[in-house]
Amino acid sequence: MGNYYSNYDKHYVALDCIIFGFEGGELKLLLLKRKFEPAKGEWSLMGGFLDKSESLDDGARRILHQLTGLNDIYMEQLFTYGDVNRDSGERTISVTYYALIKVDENDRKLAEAHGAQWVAINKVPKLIFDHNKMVNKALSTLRSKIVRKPIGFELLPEKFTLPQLQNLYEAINQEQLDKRNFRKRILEIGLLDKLDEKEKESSKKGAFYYKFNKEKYLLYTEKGLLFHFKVKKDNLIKVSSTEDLGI
Amino acid sequence: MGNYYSNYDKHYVALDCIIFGFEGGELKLLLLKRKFEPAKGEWSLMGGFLDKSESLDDGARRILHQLTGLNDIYMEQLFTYGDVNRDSGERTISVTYYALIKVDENDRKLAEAHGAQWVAINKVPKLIFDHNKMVNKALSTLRSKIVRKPIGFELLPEKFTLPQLQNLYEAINQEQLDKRNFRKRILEIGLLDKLDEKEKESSKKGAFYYKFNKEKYLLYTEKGLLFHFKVKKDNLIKVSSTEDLGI
DNA sequence: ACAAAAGTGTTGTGCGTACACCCATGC
DNA sequence: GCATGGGTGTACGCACAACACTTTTGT
Repeated sequence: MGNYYSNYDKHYVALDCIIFGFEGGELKLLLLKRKFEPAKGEWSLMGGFLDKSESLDDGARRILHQLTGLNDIYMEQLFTYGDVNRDSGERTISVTYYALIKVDENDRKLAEAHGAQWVAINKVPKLIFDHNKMVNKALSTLRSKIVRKPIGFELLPEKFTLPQLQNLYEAINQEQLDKRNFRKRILEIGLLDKLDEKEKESSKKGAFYYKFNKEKYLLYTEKGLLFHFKVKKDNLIKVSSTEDLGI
Repeated sequence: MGNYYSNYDKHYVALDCIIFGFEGGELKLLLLKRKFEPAKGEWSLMGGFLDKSESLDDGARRILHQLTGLNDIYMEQLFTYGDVNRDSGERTISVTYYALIKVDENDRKLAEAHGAQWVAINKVPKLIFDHNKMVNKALSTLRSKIVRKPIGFELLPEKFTLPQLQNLYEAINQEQLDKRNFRKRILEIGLLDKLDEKEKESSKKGAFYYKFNKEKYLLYTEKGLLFHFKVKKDNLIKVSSTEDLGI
């Protein structure tokens, strides 16, 4: 590596993470109060600056790890924001990632130790800079992605029940689903393994646990086979002008 | 704006454009030979460095204008590439955009004056750095987007015939379509206005010209109405492992 | 025994797909 | 008059959506 580009401007590059979790039947975001100037004390996404020696993906993983202590998180790059004045401190390019995590007591405590909180998606407060815009984009991307890739499982524990899974889909898409149709379609995909065990907290009868069969899924995708889950047909074809689906 | 972030690293930020055109029944890319070191003389996407005083979108537009002389181009951010060693010169983050342009003789000459060439999508040579990866992603994004948004028209002249439009869809998706089904579905969307004029170059009977009614489309999207065009059902649901659709 | 959530099948319909022939014109 | 590409309609099948009752068990 030489010294070729010294005529050009250099920029701060930030990484901001939109962290989704599912808890108490609600889709939530992990938010925190910013700890440094400018805008210290205001609500913000988890973020940080890209180091010289790390890739974008590595940087995003590092930042997520700082806050949650977790590794091996499902995470994808979302979009890059670069308006000149988007950051009131200095001109900064922000590369955003969204992450899906399984909310867990341990992580919860670690997050709280950092001053982070899980906030229900429809109670997200005013965030700094363009972070609300980022959240909206992440949400619409999540909605359009969840019907095409089996990523819902990233938000649930290893073992989950079908009513839980249905709640998740309902929370993400903000709509009620028919129980019979949901079960039929999600099971006929053939990627859920039924366990013998039942979850007995939320009902007397108890609901059977299921596991997502990741190996089978990877096998399928390698062969170019399909995953497809529709919530409602309309969701596939509606294009709203206010929000770009990013697809 | 103050001086808040001086502890952090700064980075070169490049903008690389994947420029699609449609000509002679083929989907093409505008490529050029790199004019500076490193990798001078090798095939490359059109790119440049982000200036201090411009947004990402503005930078991408500036770069595209340099090469084509065009303004008001359909253009969307694609993805941001940031591996540490992706650029053999110096560490550079690349924010990519794809653009759809109406190939035209004038522009063609301007592009050629810059040493740029239109290359058929399936004859794209080895490009520098990770540019081939960018092209692949742009192509799969284009494919998945064209069935959801009426962007095909950005690649055609104002006036076009239905056979031309069908050719375009076929070129993008690399498959044959049924003429009757294509016409039925594309017309029932209700966004094409038939003109009285005929195109007589490519057939003796001549094919009627149509125009895309952009005003009507914007009206529809404002109301949250729908656009949806399926090429083949399978294209909506196939998930290939090798390429991420980015949706 | 009753409340509360889990679990289970069928039917109608609308959409997507497959398919073949006539039309207009230039040569 | 014939070759070339443009233009048109229908029938079938499948996948999605709508819908109501039984089961289990803790209290």
